[in-house]
Amino acid sequence: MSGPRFEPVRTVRAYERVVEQIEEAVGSGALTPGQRLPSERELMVQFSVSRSTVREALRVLQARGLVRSRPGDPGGAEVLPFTPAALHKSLATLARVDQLSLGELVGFRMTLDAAANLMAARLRTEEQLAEMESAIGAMRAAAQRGYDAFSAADVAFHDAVARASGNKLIQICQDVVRSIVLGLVSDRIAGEADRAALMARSIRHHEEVLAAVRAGDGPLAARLSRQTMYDYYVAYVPAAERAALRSLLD
Amino acid sequence: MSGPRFEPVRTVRAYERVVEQIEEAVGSGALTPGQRLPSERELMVQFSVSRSTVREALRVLQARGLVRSRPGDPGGAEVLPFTPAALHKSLATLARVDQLSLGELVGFRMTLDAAANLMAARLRTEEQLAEMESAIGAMRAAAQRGYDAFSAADVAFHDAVARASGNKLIQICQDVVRSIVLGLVSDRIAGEADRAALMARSIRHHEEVLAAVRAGDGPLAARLSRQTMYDYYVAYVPAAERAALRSLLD
DNA sequence: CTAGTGCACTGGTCGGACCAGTAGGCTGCA
DNA sequence: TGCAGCCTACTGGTCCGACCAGTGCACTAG
Repeated sequence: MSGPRFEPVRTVRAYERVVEQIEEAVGSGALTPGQRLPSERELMVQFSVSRSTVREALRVLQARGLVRSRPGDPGGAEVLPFTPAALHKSLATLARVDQLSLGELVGFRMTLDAAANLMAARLRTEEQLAEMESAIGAMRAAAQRGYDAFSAADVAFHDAVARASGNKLIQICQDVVRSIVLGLVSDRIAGEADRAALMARSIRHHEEVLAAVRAGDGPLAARLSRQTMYDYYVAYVPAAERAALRSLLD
Repeated sequence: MSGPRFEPVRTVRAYERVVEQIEEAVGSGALTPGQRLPSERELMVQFSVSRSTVREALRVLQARGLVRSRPGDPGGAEVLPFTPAALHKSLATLARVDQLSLGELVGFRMTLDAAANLMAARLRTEEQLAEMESAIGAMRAAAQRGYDAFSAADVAFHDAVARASGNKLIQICQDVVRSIVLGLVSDRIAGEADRAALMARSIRHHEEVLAAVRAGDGPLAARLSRQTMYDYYVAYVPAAERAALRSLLD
C-alpha cells in the first residue's frame, strides 16, 4: 500500500509571494488600470518584507507590463492598462534567441492576416471599410514620399482589417509579429531598386483585398491577402523556405 | 533653419543598463544556454553597481525567462534555453486582464491549427505521420480512462501536426493558446454528460484530418481541422460569438 | 580508499542610509 | 487679495553592510 503522498516542498521566494498577490489583485479587478499601489515603504509594511524584496517584486511586475514606477510620484507605482509590450518582448526574444526564420514569421503573418480578412469580410462595418479605404489612400499618397510613410499606411490598413475581425488576439499577435518582420526587412526594402514598382503593385493588391472584403467574400479576401503578403516578402525569404510559404497559398 | 536636433534625455535606470548588456550577450550568442553568469557579487564589480541593482536586473531577466538563479549554486545564474513560459505568461495576462473571450481564443486556435495542417499536409515526413497515428491511438485508448488522458493525447496530436508544419512560431503560439483554452473549459468538458460521445466523435474527426494530411490534401485537412475544433468547443462559446467562428469555416 | 565533515561560496533577505526628483502646501511679496 | 516663489515631505533609485540557509567540493579521519 502507499502511504500519504507528500508533495515536494517548493521553496517559494518572498518576492514571488508579493508578485502573486499583486498580480492576483490586478487580475481579479481589485486593482484597475490607473489606480496606484501603495508606496514601496508602505508595501514593505503590508507584506512584512524588506524594501529590497518589494522592489524585486515590482521589477518583475514592471517587466510583465503590469505596473510602472516613477520617482517622486506620490501614490506609488501605477497600474497600467494591458499593452502587448511584454508579449512583444517575449516574441522578439523568441525570434532572436530561438532563431525564428523570416519564413516562419511571414508564414505566421500570412495565416493571421488571412484569418482576419476572412472574418472581417463578414463582420466589418461601413465605418471600418472607410478606415481601410482611407488607409489605402494614405498608401497612394505616401508612395511618393518614401518607404517609411508607405509602410506606416500599410500597417494602418492591416490593423484596420484586424480590428474589423473582432478578434483582439489576432490583432495583437499580428501587430507584434509585423513589427518584428518589418525590423528584419525594412532595410532591404528601403534599399530596393524599383521600390516604386513594388509599392504600386502592393497598392493594387490591397485594393483587390478591400474589394473582396467589401463584397463580403471572405475566402477571396483571405486568398488575396495571403498572395499579397507572399508577393511582398518572398524575395527576402531564403529559397529553401519558400516551399513552406507556397503551401499556404491556394 | 533648424539647429542641432537634441533628443530628449531618457533617464535610464542602472538596472536597465545591466539588463540590456546581459540581454545583448545572450541575444548575440556570446552567452549560450547552459552557460553561467558570474555570481551576483562578481557582477556588481564588473558593472560597478550595488548588489541590489544586480539583483533587480536578474529578476527582470528571470521574468523574461532568460536566466534562472539557484541558491548555493557555484557559478551564478544559469542561462536558459528559450521556453515559451514568458510568452505564456504574457498571453495569460492578456486573456485575463484584457478580457479575451473564449470565442477569440478558439478562433485563434482554429486559424493556427488549420494553417499547421495546411503546411503539414505538404511537408510531413513518414515519421511525423506515425506520431500523429500513435497519438490518435492514444486518444482511443484514453477514451476509456477519462478526460485528462484523452486531452493529453489530443494535445499530442495537434502538437505533432504543428511540428510537422515546420513553423516553430505556429507551434509555440498554438501550445500557449491551447493551454489557456483548456484551462477555461476543461472543467466544463469534464462534467459533460455524454463525454464518451464527445470523445468518440472527436476521434473520428481526427482520423479524417490525419487521412487528409496523409493524402497530402492540405486544404481538406485545414477545413476538417477547423470544423473539428469548432464542433469540439462551440457548445462552450457564447452564442453571440459563434457567428465569428462560423465565418472561419468554409 | 571511502565516508564523513567542514569550509567557502552561492543566492535570499533584511535594515539603514543617502540622493535626486516631484508635488503641493506655505510664505512672502506685490 | 492674488500670485510667484520657496520649502518641506514625500517618492523611487541606489548603495552599503550584514546575516541566513543552502550547495558543492576539498580535505580529513577512519
